Amino acid sequence: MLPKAYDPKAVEEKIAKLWKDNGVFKAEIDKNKKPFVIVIPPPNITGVLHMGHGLNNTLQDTLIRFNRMNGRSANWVPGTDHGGIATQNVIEKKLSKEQKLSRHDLGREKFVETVWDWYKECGNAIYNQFEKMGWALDQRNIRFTMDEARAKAVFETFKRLWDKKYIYRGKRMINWCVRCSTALSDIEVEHKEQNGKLWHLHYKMEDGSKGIVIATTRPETIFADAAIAVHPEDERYKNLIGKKVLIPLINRPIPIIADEAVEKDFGTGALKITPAHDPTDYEVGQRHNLEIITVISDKGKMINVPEKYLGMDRELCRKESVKDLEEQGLLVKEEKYNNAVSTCYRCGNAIEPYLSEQWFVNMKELAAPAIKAIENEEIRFHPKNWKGPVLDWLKNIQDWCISRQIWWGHRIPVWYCRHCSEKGLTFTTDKQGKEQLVKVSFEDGAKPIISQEKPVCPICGSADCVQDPDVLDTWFSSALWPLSVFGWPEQTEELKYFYPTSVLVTGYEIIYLWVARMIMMGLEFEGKVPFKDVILNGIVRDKTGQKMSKSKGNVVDPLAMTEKYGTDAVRFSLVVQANPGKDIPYSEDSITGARNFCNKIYNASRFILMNMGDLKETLTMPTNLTELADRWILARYNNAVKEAAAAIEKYDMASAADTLYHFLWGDFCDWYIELAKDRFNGENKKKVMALLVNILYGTLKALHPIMPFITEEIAFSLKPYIKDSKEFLIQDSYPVYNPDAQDNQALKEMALLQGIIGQIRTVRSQFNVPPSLKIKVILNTKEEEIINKYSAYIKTLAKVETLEIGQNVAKPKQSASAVFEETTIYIPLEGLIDFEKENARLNKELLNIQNALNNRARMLSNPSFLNNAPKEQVAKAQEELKVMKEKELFLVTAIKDLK
RNA sequence: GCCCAGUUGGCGCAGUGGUAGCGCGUUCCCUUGACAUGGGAAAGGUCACAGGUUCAAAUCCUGUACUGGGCACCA
Repeated sequence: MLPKAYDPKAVEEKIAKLWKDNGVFKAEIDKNKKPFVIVIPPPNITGVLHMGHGLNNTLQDTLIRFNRMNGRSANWVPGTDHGGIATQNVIEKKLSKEQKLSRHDLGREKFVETVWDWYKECGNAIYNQFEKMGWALDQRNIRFTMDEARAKAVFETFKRLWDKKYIYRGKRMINWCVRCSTALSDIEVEHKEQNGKLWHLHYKMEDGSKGIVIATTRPETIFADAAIAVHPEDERYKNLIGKKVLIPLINRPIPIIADEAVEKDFGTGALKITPAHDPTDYEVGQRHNLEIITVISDKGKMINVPEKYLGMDRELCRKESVKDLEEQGLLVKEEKYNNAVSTCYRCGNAIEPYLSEQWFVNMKELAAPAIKAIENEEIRFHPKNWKGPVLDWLKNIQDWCISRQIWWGHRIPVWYCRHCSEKGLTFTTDKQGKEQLVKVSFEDGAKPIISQEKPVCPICGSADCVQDPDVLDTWFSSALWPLSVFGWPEQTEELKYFYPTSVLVTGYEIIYLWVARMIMMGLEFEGKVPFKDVILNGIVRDKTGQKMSKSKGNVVDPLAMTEKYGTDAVRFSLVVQANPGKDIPYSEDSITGARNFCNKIYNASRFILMNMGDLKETLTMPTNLTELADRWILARYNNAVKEAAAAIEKYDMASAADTLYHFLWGDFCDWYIELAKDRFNGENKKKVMALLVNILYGTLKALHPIMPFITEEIAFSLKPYIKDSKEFLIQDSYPVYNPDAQDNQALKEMALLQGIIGQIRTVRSQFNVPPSLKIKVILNTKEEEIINKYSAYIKTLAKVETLEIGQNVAKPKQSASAVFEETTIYIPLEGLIDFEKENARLNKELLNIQNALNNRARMLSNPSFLNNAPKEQVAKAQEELKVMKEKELFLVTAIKDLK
């Protein structure tokens, strides 16, 4: 005897192993089959997977399994991403915590080695999680964005873009994270609203007389001021243009200049220009040929400032300088001001605009074909409202800063001959005593040699070449993912068969960082879009809609949850809530319902198997059904699988999950199994069992893409009874809608019986009639024949002893009344009936029906409705009115008879 | 500032023109031959607000408010 509750643990482990040992997830190149391909959004190797991965990958798995079952060669390509800055930060923290070491203590080489060791550990943990989650990824074919084949793709891309002159190096104002000490691209910067302040500062005239008051949010940068700017048309300041004022605290004279960029209405209408520390000011500076003075270092410390502030952190210097300005009477006003501060998307610290030499990709021409492909709907977004923003972004695309001053990543494949580039190279010695190239300046004559391996200098023939110290933005290799996973640039068989992929499932937060760039690269290098559909799933949030984060302590851990409730429960709870494009508020509570559903599936199956008795043969789905319940459940089953399949085709996995949930729990368990119980021992046993077993098996197949473990496990037990089953469900076929099973008459008749049963149950519940007490029920109905034929259904499900059926049967004394459509119901309840309650219930029913009835009557007395509404609507209203009137009459009479 | 999405019973969400649904929660009854991780029943919503279109609006249009997101920022 099987245990009463489903225990996922043992089952999942066993089945995951079976899938793995049998290599069932491997996709074959099969020219007779249409491929269906998804490349996994490779998780960063920053730690174990979170619920967001759980959702994202489960949706992909559902699509993969579904398409495999529909005969496609479905290939889901697994892998991980080296994760650049994010991973480097994790390792730096780990080093500091465990060994009190910085990466500089280790030196570059050793540090990179440490990260590779980490990859082995963390990567394996992730790959184990793939397996635990039941994701149909071929574990024998894993890719990593830093492995050899991917490195080759990265080099090839860099080379081709360089040859096309899309890649260049230049001195630009870039976003600099002082914490991560690296440049960032524009989209790696997050703008956060902050309660800041706006300080009004007085800049005196050169002669010490009253000068000009400016407004700034960054008083610590006054030391780098190169000018004061006003609008050329501003009457207040016109006469000051060209004169000089003194920078407070240091009394360095700077000119007052006029520039169109100044808003007259903001602050005081006068603005300090700090070319080294603000992108707009930099532009103004360029226009007016202003001096660039840097006062904040790449570490965020003050430099080139008076002794007092030297080496001070920028934040502290802000406070100190405000204090000093106030003391000197130069702080005119301090007002509250909310502004958006640029922050690093990896560490959250404030970004410093920083002038430096970096590598860039000119994106304009790469974007053009992508724009076309999206406009032509060669690529479709789901939900489609992301199409606009992506197009906007592509149309206004900026050059992509691809160099990062970190150690972990694809090193820029550019080398310099030490002799030929001597002046442009700066070396230091690290703590290990190793010489390191730390800075390259093209301005000072560094000459690039593009090479994957250490080259020989093409100019002087020297072998003494050093590689550029920077690494590429992690998104550079990610952008190539749909190509590189298939071995591009080699024209492999895989690439030919599996590229372009079918769909991409990802979160909307990386739509520019990743999705847009893959589109551009795919079109540039293979001339084809990398995928046709982009499905954007939401973010898994906590119960209250907050983003999950470790620091908030509101993280729901998938490993703990699968351990506690089973993987299928976690998967189902995610999928059923995954309304396209919407965030999911998620908590442990939402898993229990799914766990209960697993248990329901298990118990229904257990019950059916328990009652198979002597039957040991395959039971084919019976045809020519006569029994109403059989015809009904088959029709319901067919509709459910049709709906589920249609939903998945539309990428609406949530709705598919919901449909199957209600079919299995509601129709199959609550109604069909309950009715079938009476026939377990009769002459039709074989037919009933055949239906039960086949419909259950079909439903399991339909659910398999969402809940693979429990369905597989139960399918194993059902297979002896199933004709032509496959070894694993993923190899079997998704249930196909059978139009012959559509049976509207059965649906209608069953609805009548269900309605009558519902009314009787309501009455029983109302008067607390115990289940053990079998009652007598009298039905007044025009549907005498059908009710007579299936009176057993009513007797069983409403616990009725005797059922009188007829037309114009009189109401017995001391009985409750109810009505369903055109059938009226009397239930004699001598001694149990409470006239007050019955009166209240009937009156409430009456009120409801009268409201509906008045509504119909109003419609039907409205000539516009009669003239304009479709005929079938009018007929429907008339029919409804008729039925409602009968019901009203019945209720009125029943209430009158009570008294 | 511009753009997009959302606003439906206590909570979380479905529902794109024809008398409002689901899950959780709540209340009552029930351990009846799978399942109390269960069964049965009930209560609970003028679908954010104001206009408009229509015979008919949660659903279409316009505007407002609030929430979330994207983009761009005026120091």
